[in-house]
Amino acid sequence: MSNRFIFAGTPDFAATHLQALIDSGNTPIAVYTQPDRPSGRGHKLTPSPVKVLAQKYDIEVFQPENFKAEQDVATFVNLNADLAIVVAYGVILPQSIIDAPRLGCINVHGSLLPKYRGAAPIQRALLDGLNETGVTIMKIVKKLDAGDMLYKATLPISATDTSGSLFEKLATLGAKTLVDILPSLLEGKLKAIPQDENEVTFAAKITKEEAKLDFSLTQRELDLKIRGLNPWPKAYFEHEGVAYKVLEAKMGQQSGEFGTILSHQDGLEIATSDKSIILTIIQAPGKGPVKAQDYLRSKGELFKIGSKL
RNA sequence: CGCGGGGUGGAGCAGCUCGGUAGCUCGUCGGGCUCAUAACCCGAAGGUCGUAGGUUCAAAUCCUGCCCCCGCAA
Repeated sequence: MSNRFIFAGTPDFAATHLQALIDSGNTPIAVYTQPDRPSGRGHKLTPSPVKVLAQKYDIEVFQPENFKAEQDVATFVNLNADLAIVVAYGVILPQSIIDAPRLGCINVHGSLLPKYRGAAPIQRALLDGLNETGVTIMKIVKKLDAGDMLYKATLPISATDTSGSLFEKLATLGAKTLVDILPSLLEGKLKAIPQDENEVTFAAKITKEEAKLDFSLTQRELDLKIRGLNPWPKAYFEHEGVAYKVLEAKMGQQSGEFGTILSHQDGLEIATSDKSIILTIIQAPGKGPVKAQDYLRSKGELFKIGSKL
């Protein structure tokens, strides 16, 4: 059995998969990742986590902007791979690329397809309050996330999970699953199950606009936002023109007119449309995350009990 | 050269504009009071003010280099 495969991916989620493949003795013949982008403070040109990892193992890296140029398609085809494993690559693959490897291209997607096709499946599952999510390994077809499914693995979502923790868990699960099924995949032994089009839902990408906390929501809805939008973009509320991010919160038992500051006891306790929510870790602009209790110790005057946010 | 905030006893902050021997709310330790409380009272320990230089009689406070952290924007 031949196992010449290409790996394509960009962020940490993808890098976790690449690392697992390498650790299991399956090193790709080449890695594709997005071009280095100006990023972070100072807009320094930054390589993707996948590129950094690939270079560490001396794997050849290709970074075309897309596959519109014939030359870039030809380069890919000439690698003469048996398979391409694509994880959070972020580049649309034309049919010519999909058909290039002998066994085609497969993808690891962060949801239980056909639910949550699209850009932000992991965060959306959490934001929607699901108890369970997972990863699906599927064949890539031209239509986004619509390919036949080869394997699924599920994972419970806990009451303390954030998008960050879920990403890590799913990356680990996806990577392990991928390594487990790789042999049968290369032998072409896995049966492909079509997605039920009637069950399809889409996971829209996360925007900064939805990160603003509206205390007229319920305690539960606010909690889901705080966890689901962490670590990016992070839920926040505004007070006297300053945006405070909320990194962690817990449920309170009090009630009152929504938006009212109820206490400083265990953090910043705010009334919602039902029970209160206690913001326990917050972050002011330019500052690091702090326990709300500690912050209120010196800045409590800004958040008088009884006033409204 | 994208814009900006910040590094002060264990924590969170003030002081820096108008240089002159470090302050607040807590925590910690010891003692006291109370049926009791995130209670209160008394006392104590703990800081080369990120770092290296410079200016000055004198620098946390002014100037310069460097390190580190963070917000916005992408």
